[in-house]
Amino acid sequence: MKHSKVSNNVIRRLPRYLRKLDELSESGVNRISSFDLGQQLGLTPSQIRQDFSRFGEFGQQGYGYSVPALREHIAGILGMDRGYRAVLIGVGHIGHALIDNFCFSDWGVKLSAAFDVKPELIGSSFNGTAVRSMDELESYLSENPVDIAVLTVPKDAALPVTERLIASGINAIWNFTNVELTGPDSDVLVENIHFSDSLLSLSYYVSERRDEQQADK
Amino acid sequence: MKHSKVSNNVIRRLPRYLRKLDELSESGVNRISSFDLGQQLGLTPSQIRQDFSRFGEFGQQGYGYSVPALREHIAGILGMDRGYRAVLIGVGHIGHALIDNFCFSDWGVKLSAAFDVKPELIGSSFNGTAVRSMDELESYLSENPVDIAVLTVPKDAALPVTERLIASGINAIWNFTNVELTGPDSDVLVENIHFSDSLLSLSYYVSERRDEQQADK
DNA sequence: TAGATTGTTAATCGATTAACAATC
DNA sequence: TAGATTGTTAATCGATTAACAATC
Repeated sequence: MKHSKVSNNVIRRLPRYLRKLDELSESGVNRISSFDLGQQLGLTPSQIRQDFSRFGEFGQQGYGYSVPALREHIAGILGMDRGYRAVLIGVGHIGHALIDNFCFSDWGVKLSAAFDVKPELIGSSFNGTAVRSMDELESYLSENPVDIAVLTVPKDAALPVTERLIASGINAIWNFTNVELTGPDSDVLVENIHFSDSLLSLSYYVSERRDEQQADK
Repeated sequence: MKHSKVSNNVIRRLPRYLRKLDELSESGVNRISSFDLGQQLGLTPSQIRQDFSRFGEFGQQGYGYSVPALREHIAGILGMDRGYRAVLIGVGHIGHALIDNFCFSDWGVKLSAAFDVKPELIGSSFNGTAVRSMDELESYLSENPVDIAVLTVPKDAALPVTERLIASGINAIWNFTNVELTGPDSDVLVENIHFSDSLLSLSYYVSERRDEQQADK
């Protein structure tokens, strides 16, 4: 399968398609046209057909797309069937919330261990995931296959921990610290969850709307 | 101030500029050129100048931009000085983590109340924010100015609670439930934090890289 | 078969980049 | 002043939309 680099915009839409298809499945819909799917997601039918055709021919003329089949295609494109393994670093509030509430396995990822520095946490287990000492990080990573590191440490620890992860051969980080990890020398993949960026965007749009309403008067 | 709709791409970059400028301030840098800023953010100088000039003339030829002045301009554009007020609905793991750890005030937002259904939580207070009963939601919203609702309820509660919020006149929701709120009739502003979408994008890029490495052999 | 809907090519639109005169 | 760097216009590039022949 050789396709010249798919654009980031397309990649960001794929998980939305997946969620919508799961939702459709649950409601017992098992066939959908690009027109209807577009309606439900606020996208044009053209765009949807372009997006899918980037990866293959998943539809059928005159019929549309099979919901379950399309779902599996997209799951495969996203790597959900590759059995990726993750570890989580930093069992604070957000780390704890992820371990307890975020269903990694729903998205094809196995959370195999968590790490923290706090002695009172080490040895305990949450939702089936054991917390180990940060001292064991390197040895654990050398002995177990880990594809993704979930970074939920405090701001100050973000860069030093990242160094250690990279040194241990990790090449994908799911970053919840509000620190810019992107840019450094290494070619590690970084995916950021920046709460503040998200809130500020919302704040902008609220302001824009207020200004419009003000202007209308 | 009349500017024909600024594109979403630009808006999404503004919070990144803000963070970088704060970081520069802390390191004692108080002047920067579009060239250097571009280097640090992985953007072209052109793009940076285009982005800023969308909102005014913040720089000075031959000199560059004053870090603190530019920071204040961007903060203003994002509405950080408007004193927006927020309430949080659903004090589960993620809601609790936000109350305790996310510094709303750093981004110009005041978290004025939290709501939950659990009797054992009602009346308690976290990090200065009191938890009220969901029964009080409507009366609270009618008596207090609230601009943003932070939605951290379980999946099942997402839609019914959203209905109630909209009925009470809320027109901005910061959505942490993995439910698609966008699209319905109402013109409420929705900003999503979709953990799963983010993880799946990362999973895609990991897969892409593996495939490339495979192909190289 | 006739109607519907795909996959894909061509046209449009918008965003990014390059270039440069203005000017601090 | 001379050098540096902006703000902005023009050129390029890429992404979205439209159109339509292919076909189920």
